[in-house]
This record gives sequence, structure tokens and C-alpha cells, in this order.
Amino acid sequence: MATGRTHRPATRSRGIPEATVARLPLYLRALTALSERSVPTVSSEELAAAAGVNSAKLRKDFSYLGSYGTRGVGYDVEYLVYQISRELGLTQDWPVVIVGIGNLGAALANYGGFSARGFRVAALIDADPAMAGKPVAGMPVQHTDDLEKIISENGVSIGVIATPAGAAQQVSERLIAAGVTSILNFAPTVLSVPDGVDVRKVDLSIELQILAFHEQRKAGEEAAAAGSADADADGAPDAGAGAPDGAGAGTGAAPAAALMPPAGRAAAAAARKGGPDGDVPAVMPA
Amino acid sequence: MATGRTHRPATRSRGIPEATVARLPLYLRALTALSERSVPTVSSEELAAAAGVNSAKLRKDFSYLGSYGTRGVGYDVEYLVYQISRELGLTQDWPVVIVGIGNLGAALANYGGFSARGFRVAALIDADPAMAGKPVAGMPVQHTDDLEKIISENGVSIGVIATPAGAAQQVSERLIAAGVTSILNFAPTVLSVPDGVDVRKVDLSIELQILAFHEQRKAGEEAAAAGSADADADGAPDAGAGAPDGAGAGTGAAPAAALMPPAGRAAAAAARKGGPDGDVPAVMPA
DNA sequence: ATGTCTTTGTGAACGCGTGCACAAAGATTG
DNA sequence: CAATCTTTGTGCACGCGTTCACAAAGACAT
Ligand SMILES: NC(=O)c1ccc[n+]([C@@H]2O[C@H](COP(=O)([O-])OP(=O)(O)OC[C@H]3O[C@@H](n4cnc5c(N)ncnc54)[C@H](O)[C@@H]3O)[C@@H](O)[C@H]2O)c1
Ligand SMILES: NC(=O)c1ccc[n+]([C@@H]2O[C@H](COP(=O)([O-])OP(=O)(O)OC[C@H]3O[C@@H](n4cnc5c(N)ncnc54)[C@H](O)[C@@H]3O)[C@@H](O)[C@H]2O)c1
Repeated sequence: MATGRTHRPATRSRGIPEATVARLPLYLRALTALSERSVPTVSSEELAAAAGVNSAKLRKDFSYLGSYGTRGVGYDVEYLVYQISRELGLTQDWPVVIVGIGNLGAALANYGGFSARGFRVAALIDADPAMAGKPVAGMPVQHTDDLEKIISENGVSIGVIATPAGAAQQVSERLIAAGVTSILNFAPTVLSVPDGVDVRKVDLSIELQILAFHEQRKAGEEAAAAGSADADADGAPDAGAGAPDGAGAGTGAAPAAALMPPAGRAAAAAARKGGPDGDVPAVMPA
Repeated sequence: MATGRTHRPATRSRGIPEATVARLPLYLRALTALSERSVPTVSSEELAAAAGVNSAKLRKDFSYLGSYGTRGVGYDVEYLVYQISRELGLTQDWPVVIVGIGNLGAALANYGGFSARGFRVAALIDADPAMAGKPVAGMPVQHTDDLEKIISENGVSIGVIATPAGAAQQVSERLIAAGVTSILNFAPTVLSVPDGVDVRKVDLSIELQILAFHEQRKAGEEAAAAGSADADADGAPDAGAGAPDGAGAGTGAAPAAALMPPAGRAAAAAARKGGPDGDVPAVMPA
């Protein structure tokens, strides 16, 4: 996920819970699809299924927006599309700049889903002089020197950062100084920004690591289940992925032992899914 | 953000809370940086600052892994790097396939951050016959026909979907049938998957919409504050930056407004940042 | 050893988010 | 108009996550 937003009491602002806000785009997408099929109304049950959420949750979410449904019937699709769009601020135009037009930045620039929802790529900015003027997605790349001018002249308040991690903080500072108050950061770094500026991050690496964690846990459970017959029931497969935990020098032991030998790793690895996967070196970042 | 995971009791699994798991990669990144600078130990305070979280939260997170710190001193960097890596399952090799080698897929394939953490791109798969054999990121693109074989032979359990939305569900089904149990989905669709399969999604459009919501709210508050004297007095650099907003591009073509009630739309638009227009309607979400 | 100082690990309180369950509201039918 | 059926809107309870605050643990100095 991309999470983010610098901490904030969240209170105040009479408004909608953060969790609900994060789901509104999901509802909107489902509703738009229904709208295109000229479906006039939907029940909370149907819409919830389409959006992949619980229907009670959906109704509660909508209740924060007001009472837009009709009991016994459901919600008017078109009306709800409008209400959610308005709530999200999509009834206005949001110029956006993308900074760092490399592999990812170029892909983003070419992405059609941008303009589909009221967002407009106002400019593409890169520090590489060789890129300046070069057209990407039918739009000339502009040099970082003009960043402030571009932000200011276009009234940009949302910036997307797709530069290398090392440049991200500095780029964010320039964007903010120029007037940007919302940043979507693709660089794998924690951005430090002043209050009042929202930052959301998208980090591929983190997503994969979270998946790997669950994958490992699943493999562990599988191994445990296979090992002790098949009487799973509710075994509560301890987190430590089984073996490796207890074995490794217990807690409180002298920490100085830098890298420990990957003990029971073999077990978990062997328990992997089907497929002749013999090797498995203990690859480790350092 | 990317959020996701199909619902799940979440409880059970004697283990680490989901929220903690999501932060471990963050800690790991900060620790890796310290490790590269040969810093031997860090306090929870320092590390928390580097990771952008609360120090109490960090300590509690680590407490789920065990007692790896030394009171009065802090945490041994190398040791912690190892423990977290092990917990996340990064001490083993995770082959990954990317399906849909278009703009985004190609960018992902070229991304170096993949292999940096134990993930290895095992194959690039696309349905376009014209792509087959073409090298992307030094690796020949393979055709979808061989998807099952590729998954099976490489023991792949993590798949990345970067196809158009329309193809995502079907692709996920093929991946799952072939043995994949974790999916990172970049297509803007809700994937329906069986229990036991983890799905995380990254949706640029949703992130932007969430930012737009907060941006709009900020603009509303600002307008309200400006209307009632200038009682703010809170350092804030006053994001406005004085852009000739209202006049220029502004809210050019009304996007979806053509629909139902033409109510507060004008007000919302007028409340955009900067514009020192006199009016100031107390823009408020209904 | 003893005392002081630093920092961890965690008990406890609190707030947010989720989901159940149901009364109320309105449509629909007779 | 009354009865019935459908679906919303929400009160309530529960569990997870966050944060505070502090006792205990250990390092370090004397
Ligand atoms: N490519 C991916 O799939 C992917 C996935 C996840 C995260 N990321 C992250 O996104 C960022 C970009 O990735 P990429 O693969 O496109 O890298 P890239 O090297 O292809 O592109 C980076 C671009 O940023 C430009 N740049 C460098 N410093 C700059 C500055 N100070 N101001 C403006 N532009 C600057 C460079 O000229 C280059 O064009 C990296 O931080 C990467 O870690 C990429
Ligand atoms: N480009 C971005 O920055 C971006 C950002 C967010 C989300 N997305 C989403 O990511 C997805 C890919 O975006 P893109 O810009 O790379 O699109 P694209 O059209 O450039 O690439 C899509 C690729 O998928 C391939 N494909 C189509 N059907 C397939 C199938 N059934 N099996 C395998 N491959 C198939 C196509 O041949 C093509 O190469 C889209 O769903 C898009 O909405 C893209």
C-alpha cells in the first residue's frame, strides 16, 4: 500500500474518517463502471461486492457523506458518482507535475488513467540536460531549473516524485517551497516535510517484502501441517516461521554475533510450493 | 498506498501484527543505510526518526520479534538487520514473474531495487506475440502460452500483474492455478481470489484521489480561515504561493459536473488555493 | 560495589475501524 | 389503506493499533 501522511491528530475536520476516504475511489470506480452500463441503481450489497468490501462498511462509509440512498431500493448510481466525485474534489481540475522522467516517470507520463479522473499532467521535469526538450508522451521534458516557475504558473499543488532516492528529499523541498502541498513519492525514502504537506508513498520493494512475509508464513504453516500428520485444527502456527526462532541463540544473548548462520531456513525453503527447487542460497541484503 | 489482502480474520497466527509487518521493511531500509555507514548500534529514538515513526511504536514493533536490544545502549545494527530479514523471509531467494510488459511492466523490469532485497525477476510475460523474444532489461519476453510452465519450473510463488485492467482477473486466475499464492496488482481492478492467496494492490489513481481530497480540504480550511480574520498565527508557510490561479487554466471544462444537482460545485471550485478572492464561502462537505 | 544515567520493554488507556444486528423507512402489492 | 417485503442507516460491542509513561535492565563511572 502506499500509506503516508505525516502524522496528524486526524481529529478536527468534522469530516470523513481517513479509512473511508481511502475507499471512496474504490466505490467511485465500481460506480463508474455501472454508470457506463447504464445501471440506474445498486444496492449496498451489490456495490460492496463489486468494490470488494463488506456491505455494512460501505453503508457506514456512505453515511458519512449523507443519506443518499433509498430504503428498499438502493443508491442512485449517477447521483452517487457525483457526490463522491465532489467529495474527493474531482469536480475540479488538478494539474500535476512529474519530476524524474526515467523508466518509471516515463511510464507514469504515458499512463492514461491520469486524465481519466480530473488529473492533468501539467509538466514533466528532469534534471538531465540531455532530456530537456525531448518529447515524452507527447510533451516536452523541462529542466529542473524551471521547476519553480512551472509550479507557480500552472498553479500546481500536487507533485509526483520519480527520481532516484538520493534526490527525492531535495526535490520535495523545492516543490514545497514553490507551492506544492501534496506529494506522491515513488522513491524509496522517507520524506521529511513540514506540517500541512501531505505525502503518500508507493514502494514496490515494501509491497514485495510484505508479500514475502506472508508467503513464508504460509510455507511454514504448510510445513507444520505436513509434519504433524494433517491434524491442523487451529494449531496457531507460531509466527517465527517454525524452527529458526527457538534455535538461534535465544533472546538476550550476546548481540555482538553479527550474522548468525541461517539455521532452520532449509525447512521453510523445502516446504515451498511445488516445483523442483533445490538450491536456495541464503541471499541477504547487506 | 497499496493496500489489500483479501479479508481475513487477521487474528490467529500467534504472530506479528499486520501493521508491524508493514513497517519492518521501513526499519530494514534505515538499518541497511546505517550498516553501510558502519554504525554499530542505534537507539530506538534515532532509528525511529530515520524511519519516520514514533519511537514507542518502533520499540513495540521490535518487541514482537523478541528482545534484541540492550538497555542503556540500543540495538545492534547488524544483528537487527539479520533478524528482520529473517522475519520477512528475505534470507531466501524469491523468484518473481512480471506479467504485462508494457510501459509500466518494462519500468518494473528495469528497476534495480528488485534484486537488491532477495527478489529475482525470473521471467517477463506478455500476451503480445510481437513482444515474444524481444529483450527487456536484458531478458527475453516470453509469451503467455508458457505461463504455467514458467511458474512451475521456476517455483514462482509471487506474481506481479501489470496488464490492462480488463485482463488482470484472468491473468490472476492463471497465475494462481499455476501455483502463485501472492500477487502484486498494478491494474486498477479488484481481483477476486481464493482464500490463501494474498493480493496487494498499487493504484496510482487512488493515491492521487486521496491526495486531492486532502488538498481540497486544505483549500477549504484556508478559505474559511482567511474569511474570519487571520487568526492562524501558526508558522505555516501559507501554501498559497500566490499563483494566478483563478484566471489561468483554472477549472476549465467542467468534468463530471454535467450530472445531477448543480449545487455547491461553484463554491468548491472557487475555494481553490491561492486566490485572494473576497468571497469565501464556507466550503463544506455536505 | 554502589550509584547514576541511559534506554529498553511493556502495562494500560484510549481512539479508530469493523462488522453484527436491527429498527426505521420506503417501495410494492393486494 | 394495510400488510409485507426490501434495504438503508446506525447503535453497539469488540479488537487492533497507537501512544503514554514508567519500572526494570544494563552500561558506565567512581
Ligand atoms: N522503475 C520502477 O519500476 C520503480 C519501482 C519502484 C520504485 N522506483 C523508484 O522510482 C525512482 C525512479 O526509478 P527509475 O527506474 O525511473 O529510475 P531512472 O534512473 O530510470 O530515472 C530517474 C530519473 O530522475 C532524473 N533525476 C535525477 N535526479 C534528479 C533531480 N534532482 N531532479 C529531477 N530529476 C532527477 C534522472 O535524470 C532520471 O531521468 C527511483 O527512486 C526508484 O527507486 C522505481
Ligand atoms: N503506466 C503507469 O504508470 C501505470 C500506473 C498505474 C497503473 N497502471 C496500470 O498498469 C497496467 C499496465 O499499464 P501500462 O501503461 O504498462 O499499459 P500498456 O498498455 O503499456 O501495457 C500493457 C501490456 O500488457 C500486455 N497484455 C495485455 N493483455 C495481456 C494478457 N492477458 N496477458 C499478458 N499480457 C497482457 C500488453 O501486450 C501490453 O504489453 C494498466 O492496468 C494500468 O492501468 C499503469
